[in-house]
Amino acid sequence: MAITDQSLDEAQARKHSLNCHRMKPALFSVLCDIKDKTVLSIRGIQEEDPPDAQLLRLDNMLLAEGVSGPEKRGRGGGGERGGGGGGGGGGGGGGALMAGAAASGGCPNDNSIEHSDYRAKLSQIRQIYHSELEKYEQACSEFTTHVMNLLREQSRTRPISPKEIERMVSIIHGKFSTIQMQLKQSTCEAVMILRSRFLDARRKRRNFSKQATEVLNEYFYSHLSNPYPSEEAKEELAKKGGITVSQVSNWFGNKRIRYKKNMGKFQEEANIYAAKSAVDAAGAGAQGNRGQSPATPNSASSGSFKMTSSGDSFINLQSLTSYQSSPVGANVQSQMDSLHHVIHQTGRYEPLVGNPLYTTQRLDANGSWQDPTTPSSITSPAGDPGSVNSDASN
DNA sequence: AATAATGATTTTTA
DNA sequence: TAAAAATCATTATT
Repeated sequence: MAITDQSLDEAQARKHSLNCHRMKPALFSVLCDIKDKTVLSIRGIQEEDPPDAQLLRLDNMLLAEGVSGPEKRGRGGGGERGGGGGGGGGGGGGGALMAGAAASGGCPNDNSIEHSDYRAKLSQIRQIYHSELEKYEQACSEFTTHVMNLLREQSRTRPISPKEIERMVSIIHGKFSTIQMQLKQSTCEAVMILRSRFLDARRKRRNFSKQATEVLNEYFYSHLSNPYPSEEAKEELAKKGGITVSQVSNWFGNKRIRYKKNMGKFQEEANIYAAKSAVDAAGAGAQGNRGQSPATPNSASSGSFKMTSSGDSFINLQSLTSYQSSPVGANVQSQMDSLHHVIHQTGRYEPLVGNPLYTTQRLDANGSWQDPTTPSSITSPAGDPGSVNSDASN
């Protein structure tokens, strides 16, 4: 359409002449009446929007995730902000370096270092979200006032009821709110991705504290015959070690399988922790202790793992011998030596199913950790390490 | 840089 | 369904 200035002027002139017509008020009121009726009939056809369920969910999630809720320099909370100038985004990224706590008697900690990174990203998202939101709102109100002005202007030449204006406004708001919903949705997605990226423990794995491994190992080796802590026991361990119950479960799962897979590797550890334990209710059999060590390697050892073949036990011993060089205490070293010796004495390795020497386990024909009742006290040369504290992890 | 440890997850199994 | 076994992904160590 080619609208020239001239035609515009012409229209303006006509308008003016209409306005000045003496019949105008009367005609106008008639028009208004007609309009009212038609509007009434139009009404009710389209009522409120159904797609609110999802928006609610999105809102809830954003709130729960702390994106829309208050945090540090919180901006206005939920609800409409009045007009007003768009503000700048708040604060620069404060990569607050949480001092990494560690060690000393450490128990709980965690949740700080991992989170600092996470939070930085999250606040970045929040910032974008808010600035976009604000932009939309501003545009919305601008547009609304613009339209209202137009309508007001037109209301001089044609009847426009306040209802109609209201409706117009609500339509505009509706349009903008769908845009906002899209924004919210993509924000949600971003947050989800962020979560899976950073909070996924698998990615940001922290080794357990010394305390935790201590507690866990203690239990494991003092219940070697049946290293399956009950739910209660797990809770106890979790509490003591400052970790969760499922972490305890994971740990035991890993430990069992790895211990079984290569017992030799865990030998020294076994000795260390066996020396500390006490609780194994079982026998508490009074063996002749030669004074010295704080405790003898506890009798608990028996049970058996499911080895695929008896040959495996041989492998265990082999690996055992190769572990002499490990940096433990001299005591252990000497034990290793004696073991080594014995092995040589034995000449060729017999299937040691019945004679595991220093291994704490006996191998069952097909056994799993069977029941704790197996006596097996064939173990341990007397010498006990006082206590060595080389610890894996951390 | 290479490799061992290790916590967690996924798949298989009984 | 819990545990075993396999596997993944990160951290520690050499």
